[in-house]
Amino acid sequence: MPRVLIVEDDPAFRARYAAMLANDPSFEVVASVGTGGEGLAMLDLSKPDILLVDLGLPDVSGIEVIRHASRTLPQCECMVVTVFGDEEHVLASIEAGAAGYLLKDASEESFLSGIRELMNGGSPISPIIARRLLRRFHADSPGENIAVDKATDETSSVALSDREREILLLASKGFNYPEMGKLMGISPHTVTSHVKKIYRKLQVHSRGEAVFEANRMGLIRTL
Amino acid sequence: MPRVLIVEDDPAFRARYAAMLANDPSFEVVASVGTGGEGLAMLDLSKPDILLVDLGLPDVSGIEVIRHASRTLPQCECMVVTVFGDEEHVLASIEAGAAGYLLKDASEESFLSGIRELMNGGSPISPIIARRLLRRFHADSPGENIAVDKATDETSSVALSDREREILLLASKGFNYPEMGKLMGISPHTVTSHVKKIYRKLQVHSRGEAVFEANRMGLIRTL
DNA sequence: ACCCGTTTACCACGATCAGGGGATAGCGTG
DNA sequence: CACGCTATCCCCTGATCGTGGTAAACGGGT
Repeated sequence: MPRVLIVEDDPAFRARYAAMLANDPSFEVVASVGTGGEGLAMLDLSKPDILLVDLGLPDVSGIEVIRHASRTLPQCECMVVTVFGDEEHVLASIEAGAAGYLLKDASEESFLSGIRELMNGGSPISPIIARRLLRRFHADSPGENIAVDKATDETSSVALSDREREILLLASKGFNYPEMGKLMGISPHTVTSHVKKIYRKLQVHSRGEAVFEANRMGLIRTL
Repeated sequence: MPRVLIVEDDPAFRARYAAMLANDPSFEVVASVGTGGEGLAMLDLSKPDILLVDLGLPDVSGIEVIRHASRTLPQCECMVVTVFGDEEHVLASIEAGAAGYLLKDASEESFLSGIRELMNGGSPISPIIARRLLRRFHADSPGENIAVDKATDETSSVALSDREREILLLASKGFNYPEMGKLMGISPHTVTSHVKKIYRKLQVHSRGEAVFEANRMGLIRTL
């Protein structure tokens, strides 16, 4: 019977995980703690088969807990359950030895089936996370042909229309929808339409992120 | 609305995929062919949004079909559905531009939800495949440091405190208050306090504007 | 002539933000 | 020691955003 250690600082989530696993007779929760320090201690004490760990712990980072687990308990499978889907967290977790990576919005079924997959030698990964990993793969492997590489890069990453760039610039100056609409002589609703498409193209979900990415990609001139 | 092209040589599987998708009103199967050659032709003709492709085709390899799709149709998402789970096939598919990789033993639900994930910018990957990818990651990067290193920038014209810069950087990556708080080990309320002070110092009133100004002033490094 | 991307426009919902309070604590400097 | 500054925490409210729909008109390119 797989013995599970839960490390999660949010009491609500911790209780939820514990309840889910306790409900399933095929798992045994050996401990359920709220800090990284406790997690490290319990790893040594209880030597679990599965580590469920949150990344945003108050003291020691979840990454450290994973690292300790994968070093001292080779048979232990580590699953990250977190709200952070950014590349840094994902890569750091993988490097530390995480075998699974689920976002906290995952359904209860996918959560439980994920743990089973983990025991069966699989790596359950939330699709949105997997996408980042694949992107990283592309970045790492130089690619076979250099000529086409640039062409595809231009068409896929930098494909903002004139209107979209215009709006992005206004957004970067703090205007809200009604203001932008007035400045451009169009309806505020139209502005939101453009913004939605910008977000999709840049693969972001907020203004700050969009401005940041646009800057990084040279789409905005910081006069 | 998403238009799907199916390339699969096994008539039984081809029919099954087509039936599943036809059953779901949110997809449209534009074509369903049994050879790589036909697949390449249909890519050009129908310009699908989703390509479902098997790897073991009789003539042209599925990899080639993926490569053609990702080069000529940047908006098209390619999903591999195959029995091959070996590293060679997986890596070749990813390199060619595949965004999803499901094994043929996947359930009907995971199949359909996979396609939806694909449309939402995710990458559905069978856990056992994901495990191979993660192993590959470890092989590629033996020891890499991707920590959020502290900025020791003295070139700032505006006197933002360390904590404030830290928060500004997180804001530029699209994190919200609870996430930032968790990342920094402080309460979300505290984050808002900092943000308020940042806005005052930069004389701005929104995230987009703050990120823009911070960029202009060199307070954020776009690594 | 037809298709497709762009631009335009609108609705509605829940999530999130901006900004206004106020409060406690540590830290240096004068 | 008092002062200023930073950091921390909490409350509130209305405004704004993010995101899912739907749908029209325009223009360039096939």
